[in-house]
Amino acid sequence: MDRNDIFNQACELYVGEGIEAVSMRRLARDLGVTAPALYKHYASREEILLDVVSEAYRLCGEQLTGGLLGSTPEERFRLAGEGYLNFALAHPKFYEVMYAPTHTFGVASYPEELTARMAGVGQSFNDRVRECIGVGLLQPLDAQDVSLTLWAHAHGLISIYLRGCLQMDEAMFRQVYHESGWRVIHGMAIPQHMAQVSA
Amino acid sequence: MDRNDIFNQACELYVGEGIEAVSMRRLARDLGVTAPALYKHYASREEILLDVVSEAYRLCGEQLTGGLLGSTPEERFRLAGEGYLNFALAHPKFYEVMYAPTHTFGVASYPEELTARMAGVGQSFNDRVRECIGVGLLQPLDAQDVSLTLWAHAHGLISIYLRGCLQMDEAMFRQVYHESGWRVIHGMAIPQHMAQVSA
DNA sequence: GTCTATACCCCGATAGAC
DNA sequence: GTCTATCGGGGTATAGAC
Repeated sequence: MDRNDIFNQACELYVGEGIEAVSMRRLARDLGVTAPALYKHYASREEILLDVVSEAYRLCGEQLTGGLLGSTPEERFRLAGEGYLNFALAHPKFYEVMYAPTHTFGVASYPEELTARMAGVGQSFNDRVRECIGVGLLQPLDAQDVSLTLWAHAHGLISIYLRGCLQMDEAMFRQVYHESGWRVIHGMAIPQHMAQVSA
Repeated sequence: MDRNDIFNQACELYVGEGIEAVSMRRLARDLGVTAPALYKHYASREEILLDVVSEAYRLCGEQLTGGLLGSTPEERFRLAGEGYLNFALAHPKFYEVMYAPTHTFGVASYPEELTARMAGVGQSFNDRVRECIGVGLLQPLDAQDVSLTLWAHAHGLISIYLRGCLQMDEAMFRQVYHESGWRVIHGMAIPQHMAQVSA
């Protein structure tokens, strides 16, 4: 039994039964050892939990990196949005933990390594948007602003769905995600009207 | 000491120290009684927690209802978006609990009363959108679709901010919320381009 | 309606033997 | 590197006296 066995069991336990199920005693039992043995590989429960969160960011980044295979800015843009959705639907518990408040893991703030991973995910969207602005597909706005707007919409819609607020199956939600994304990108106002809304 | 005293203390405790601090022993200690006394007013801890969640929806609905005071569809629309933001910033912990997964409270599904309150909040946005479509401020799309898109964006942006991902103070965030809302409503694509994105 | 006492669960973490 | 034993804490909930 080594550090990796503990890590794998912790991920499995978290995905299956939630974060509160990831306890030293429970982990040890499932691994066929006793709790004190775990402390030879991890200094504390907190250290294990942070490894699980880190894994969530790694998986998410992996999906987004796959989107780089697109051959045009537009296709890479589409693949990034699609990859984010795929990650959330394939790993809802990992998606959830990415946005969990720090106190969930008994720490006051995230270590630098996790903050960096989070920033990397944001940067990925950022680059896709910048490309699309560059080739004239999107308006010449600040790429970071546009990226934030798109991220907010995607994250909001996904978390509303995962929370169970929408009465639909996964296939239906995929369609809703695309249609709603279209509305965000192309606007819902009638041009020349509603000039001062939200201004 | 009556049921209302327990409820008030539970809300205070939740807002100040989080849901895990709301235990029967802790509540009793803060109220100057012993734990078993609480069971004369509440059957279980779970029943107390659900009352706290219910309060969150009530407060949110209260803010949105205040937006009805606007004199035009556009103003009521703006006030609804503003009220939602005000609620989230004034009561971040109550905002958080509205979207918490059910297992947080030790229940498998929300009771009907809470589902209804949630639906009421959604209906409020829905009505504001329908009005704006009616007077030609928004495109003649399905009001529920448009409402969901706006809700997703607002919720996503707020939860990203409350999660601490954005390095800015509250005043700055209010501006970002408005600007991002503008982009969602008016679109970010260059008309006639990006026809097939997200389609 | 509140108390004491209690049954019975959970947890993180450490000391020291092997 | 794993064990047993243990410290010291948390929790829900009930029984029965007052």
